[in-house]
Amino acid sequence: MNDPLGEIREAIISAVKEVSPVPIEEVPLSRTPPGHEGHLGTPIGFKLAKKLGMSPEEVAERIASEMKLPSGVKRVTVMRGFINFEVDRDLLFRRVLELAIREELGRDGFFGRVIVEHTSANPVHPLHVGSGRNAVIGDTLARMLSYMGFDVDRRYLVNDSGLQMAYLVLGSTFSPPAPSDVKKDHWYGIIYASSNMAVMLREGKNVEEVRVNLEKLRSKNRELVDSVVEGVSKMDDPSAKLQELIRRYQSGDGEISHMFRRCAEEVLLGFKETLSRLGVIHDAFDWESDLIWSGLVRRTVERLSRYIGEEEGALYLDLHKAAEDNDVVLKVFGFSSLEKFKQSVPQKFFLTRSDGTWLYTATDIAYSCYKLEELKFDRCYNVVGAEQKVEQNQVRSSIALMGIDPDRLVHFSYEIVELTSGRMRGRMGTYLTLDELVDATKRRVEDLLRGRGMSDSEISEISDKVAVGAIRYALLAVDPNKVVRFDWSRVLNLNENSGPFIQYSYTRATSILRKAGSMPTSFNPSNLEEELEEELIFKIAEMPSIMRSSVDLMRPDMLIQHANEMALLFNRYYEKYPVLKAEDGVKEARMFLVAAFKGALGILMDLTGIPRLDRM
RNA sequence: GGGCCCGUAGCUCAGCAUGGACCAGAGCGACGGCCUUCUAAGCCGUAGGUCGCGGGUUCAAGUCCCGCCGGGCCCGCCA
Repeated sequence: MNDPLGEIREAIISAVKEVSPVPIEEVPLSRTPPGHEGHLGTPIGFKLAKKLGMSPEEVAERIASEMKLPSGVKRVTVMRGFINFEVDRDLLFRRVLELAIREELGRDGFFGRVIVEHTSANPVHPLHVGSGRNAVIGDTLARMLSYMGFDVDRRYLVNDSGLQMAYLVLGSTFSPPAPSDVKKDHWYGIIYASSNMAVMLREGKNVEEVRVNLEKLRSKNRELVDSVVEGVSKMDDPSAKLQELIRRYQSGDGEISHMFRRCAEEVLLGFKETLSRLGVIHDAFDWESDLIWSGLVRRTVERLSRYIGEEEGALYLDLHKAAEDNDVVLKVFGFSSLEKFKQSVPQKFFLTRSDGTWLYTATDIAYSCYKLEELKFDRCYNVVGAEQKVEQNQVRSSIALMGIDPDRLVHFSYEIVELTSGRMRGRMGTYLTLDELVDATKRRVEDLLRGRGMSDSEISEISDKVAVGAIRYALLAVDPNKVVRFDWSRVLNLNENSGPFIQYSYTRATSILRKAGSMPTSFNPSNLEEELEEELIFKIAEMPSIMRSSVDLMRPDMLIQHANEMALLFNRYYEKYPVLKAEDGVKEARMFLVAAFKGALGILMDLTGIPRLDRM
């Protein structure tokens, strides 16, 4: 890996091997605080002191004396339990800057083939801000893996064979034809919510809430809402009709298939348009119905027949029974005792309904086999909401029972985005769409840009990029394990700690280099004497290890955090030290630093999908 | 009832993976400064914290362990 600090880590690891019987895998390596010797330090002595029965100082001394001096390091000193490294500025700085300028920092060779399955929203209503979080997290993960040397396929599972789609198809039979100028995902979203709420009303569920939300929905398109609600409420038994639709679709009924596919395809077209606005693309769309029609789902489930039971015609998988036979199930769920497992995990999950139609978990198991066995990918990341953790583990258990290593299927879990008005619900039509978010953000940026002497087309182009940067930043900046409470003022914040702040910093670097005309051919790192310069270089040098952690811990927000810190440092540097007006020698060195910063930040922007731009 | 996640300035969040250089950091908001000098979407400064509470482990705990409290999610023939 192109990691300028990698050699130091390696040196510590191999020195530890000489001293300690237990090897270590990871080394904490951080900047020494002001007033201490050296540039980088590791508290390794403290870590091993107890294990080795020595004092921290003694451990550190012994490791330090065993260590082969890594290139790029001038001196190794021991301070209590810390081992500190004084780097060879000339060598290390040059290495860091060159890697950054070439934009190779953290890049690596071929590791294997992986799938990132993300977004995969049911094609029944427009993508909302929550789906947006999924999309940008998945897309960022894919970008990171690809940069780090994996062959990545971005796939979308189209859930077109379930109850949600049936609601949409049912509703659409009562809908007037869609005007050609409306975006179909938005159109169908109204139908879907109307259809759902009409059924809820008939069944007397959540009546008050439904009335309120139905009224709100009417403000979008009264005629459409009313015709769907009226049509559904006049039916004898809408639930039976929904069941019938699913049954006929899954069995491949021609007329019904046409209806399902047409709705789903039109909605997906809208999805693709929305996603492409945010720079999100997929390599493949896999249809749940194709998995069913091809017989793959049936064949896959047959492989689990030992653990399958039946209840009123519905098939289920007995996980407790499976766990008794094979403790891989326990491992998947993270339990060590069978007893505790049985207490905490539901005994069974259903694969089919009583009428024989497949449920999502069954198709998902088949899809997992398809990805790992037929397409032969080494690993598959499923970017799926945290609330589906149990389902994901059911799937992982199932493939494990078929002899597939469950660790090849990774649940990349993320939490929901909540509006101030509460949780978004597609079936109630209470969501903020991604399109609305992009539009509003773009308008906000355009307002800011007017009166700066730019052409309309320039304003439009820049505001597109800034809006995307702002949105992707806002959705990525929070630990995926945390619920995001959506806040307009935060997304529309174009100041520090935002996408535009990163972009602004990038344009400043670009601007310096543009004004300079051409890059000097060489520079002398010893002309980079300022504390801020050193800080910035180390911040850049840390990028490869941040990238690794970000992938390993499934924390794309770490990239955002790092980009923000880099921009913060660069802006301070920019204000304090002139580049083009610096004296000879210093000027060239600073230009290299600026170019390196631009390259390094550019890498992080590419990875997080915050668009690069030269002017703003 | 069981399982998982979250709890750090008024607000939004980092820091917890790998305990150590942290007398706890950003941003927003508030207040006060800085545009004849590479883009002020910026920079500098001030104010603001019993790291939910209580135990424990440790030379050392925001970080690890246990218990509790508060919030969220899951425990569907939904996805």
